[in-house]
Amino acid sequence: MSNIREVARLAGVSVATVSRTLKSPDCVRQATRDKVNAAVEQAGYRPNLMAVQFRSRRTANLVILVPKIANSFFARVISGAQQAAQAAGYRLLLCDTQGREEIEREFAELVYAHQADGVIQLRAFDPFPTDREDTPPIVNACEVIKGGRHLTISLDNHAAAKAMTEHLINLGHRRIGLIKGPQTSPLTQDRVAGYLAALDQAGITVDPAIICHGDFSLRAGYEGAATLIAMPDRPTALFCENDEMAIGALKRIKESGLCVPEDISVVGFDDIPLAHYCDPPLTTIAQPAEAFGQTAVEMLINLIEKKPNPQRHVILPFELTLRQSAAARSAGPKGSEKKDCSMNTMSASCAPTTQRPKPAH
Amino acid sequence: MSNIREVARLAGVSVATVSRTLKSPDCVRQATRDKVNAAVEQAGYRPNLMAVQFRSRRTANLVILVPKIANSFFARVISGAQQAAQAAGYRLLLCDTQGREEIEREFAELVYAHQADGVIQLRAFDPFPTDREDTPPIVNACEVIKGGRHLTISLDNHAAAKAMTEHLINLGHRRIGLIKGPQTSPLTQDRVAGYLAALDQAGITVDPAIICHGDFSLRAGYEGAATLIAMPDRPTALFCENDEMAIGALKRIKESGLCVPEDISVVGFDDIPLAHYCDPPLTTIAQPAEAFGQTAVEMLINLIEKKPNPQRHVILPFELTLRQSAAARSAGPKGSEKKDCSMNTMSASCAPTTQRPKPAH
DNA sequence: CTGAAAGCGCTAACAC
DNA sequence: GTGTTAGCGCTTTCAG
Repeated sequence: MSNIREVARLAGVSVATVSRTLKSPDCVRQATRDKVNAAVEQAGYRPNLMAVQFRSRRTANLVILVPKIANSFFARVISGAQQAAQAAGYRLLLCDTQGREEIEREFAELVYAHQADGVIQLRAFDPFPTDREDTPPIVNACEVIKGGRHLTISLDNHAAAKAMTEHLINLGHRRIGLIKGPQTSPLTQDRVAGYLAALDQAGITVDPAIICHGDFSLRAGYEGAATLIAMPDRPTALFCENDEMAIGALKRIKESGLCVPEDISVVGFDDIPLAHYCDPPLTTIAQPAEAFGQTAVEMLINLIEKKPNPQRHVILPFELTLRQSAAARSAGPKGSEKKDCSMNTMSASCAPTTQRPKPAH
Repeated sequence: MSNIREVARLAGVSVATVSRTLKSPDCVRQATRDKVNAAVEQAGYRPNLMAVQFRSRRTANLVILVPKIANSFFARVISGAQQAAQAAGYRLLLCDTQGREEIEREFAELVYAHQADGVIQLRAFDPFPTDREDTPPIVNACEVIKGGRHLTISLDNHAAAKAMTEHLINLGHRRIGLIKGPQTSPLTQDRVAGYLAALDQAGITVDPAIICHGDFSLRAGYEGAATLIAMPDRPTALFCENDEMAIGALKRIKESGLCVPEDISVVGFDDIPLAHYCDPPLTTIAQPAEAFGQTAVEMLINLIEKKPNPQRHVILPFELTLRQSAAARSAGPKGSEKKDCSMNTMSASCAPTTQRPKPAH
């Protein structure tokens, strides 16, 4: 591999001139530049980035810690992050952490090892020692640490869950089941709180029996629904804290011979592409997934390059996206006599009805 | 940030000894090692990876080029790759290329720039100049270049599509629609060829009118199905070249009031997690997605470290996974009179029936 | 076993 | 504008 000295020799100039031609061409005379560029071409020269980075103490790498890349929401976040990084001349070091702290710490430490300039963490865990005052550049997006010290990009999960629950209440539901996300996640906690707040506001007594644990997996939704519909006094609506669980629940409910939304309404959270296409199409909360990634990258780069960030805590907007899986509580008896619900999807439209309940703040 | 000299001073040894203690401890006396380790601790020393890599001309980074990370199949591949990379002490530089060649080239060139040791390409495009004999370490997985010069990990897409088509033929179908993937993809071409081969073998004349273009998106399946079911002599079965399109097709078919599989069987390819959970559960071809990523990383590392690879072209096994979306062609008239199909899913089982049609070769 | 010393390829003062 | 030169932090001969 040719190096800068080789090019300098070929061009009949010094290595400094070659370096300058590449980094700050304005400081070099046109004629010299041409000579250098010709030599670069001739030698097939490519700057050794390891050397450049080593010397200039800047890697242009960003570590991104994602709990589970196979999750379609996170896949969209990463896609947005990658686009923004590329646009700004940065690269993404991806780590699928499975939510394991030791792996998160290990990758975050690449910053200490001068292998990356900053970290994006998509989970509510601080991978840096909390006893030290200053940390390397880090941005916390999606699931954010409560009262954390880092920049954050998040959704108002409380407001979103409250809006969704209110929507169900407005449809006449009073017995609304909930399938939660992982217990320890602040995101889950906020959504639960929003759900409770809406019930409370409507004067509905909370029944802990219809609140199930889940983990955002299809299976958890399936199993949560199994429990709920087996109850003698089963809920007339079911709020799943993400779309995967809602889809799992749909399957279980249909297997039992009940109809959605006639017998039971089901709603989700995230608006994954499939929410459109499942049967019936899912009423859910749309999140700007790509914008999480994009904003996180932009804020992190500002941090790294010591440019100001307009706000330390960005809240992205959500949209209550109304489709066919939630409907007004049926007036009739809610017994389980079989009826023909096969035409549920006849009215399905490809264009979702959306409404934005509140602006971002 | 402390450096090796600082540690050497603290330990009262030379920098060489510190370096050796870290890299090849066997060459250092125990007592000296202890001194050094204590000094490392005391100084909070972390080797500057930029310097290490610069000096030793090895980055432990692998570039992975993925056409679309939001695709759940690729997300699983990456997940497998990440695990394998981590286990081997390598890191993954992720690039979502959107299938754009200039971006693929740009990232692949990070190898020339000593920013990565090798490349994994998940698309049938050679990002390196083809006129040069030797290329940097690269492995081509999932969608592989025909007669390419690189190591490959692939599925026998021809055999898989043939097996699936034969399955439909065995169920009594003779008019089998096809929704293809992107025209230019070899993967699509192989699957089409497998489909044609099965029809030919069964003595069924191919009707080009029931072969639709698609692009692996939900929407393409939806639209392809719309075209096919509008035909006066519509197919009794529909083979979609991936699961997303099959799910899109399911939606359109159900909207039209037809039942799956009673009126029309629908099958997919990939076995994404949702294939289990859609309605009806999808008969499909299971691919070992994580194994693609894992194998690609392992072979690439062998290439980089100049260890032998047992085979240059690895073929991973597929499984025909039978669920409820495909059934024997109904004997009755295939008119479109409405009937109750709402109980389709009653018989759905969570445990798929799988069969392996042939061993990997 | 350990130390001295020569760079890896590049950038950035500092001279000219 | 351009050249000279001193390192960045580390590994790795080569001596001892």
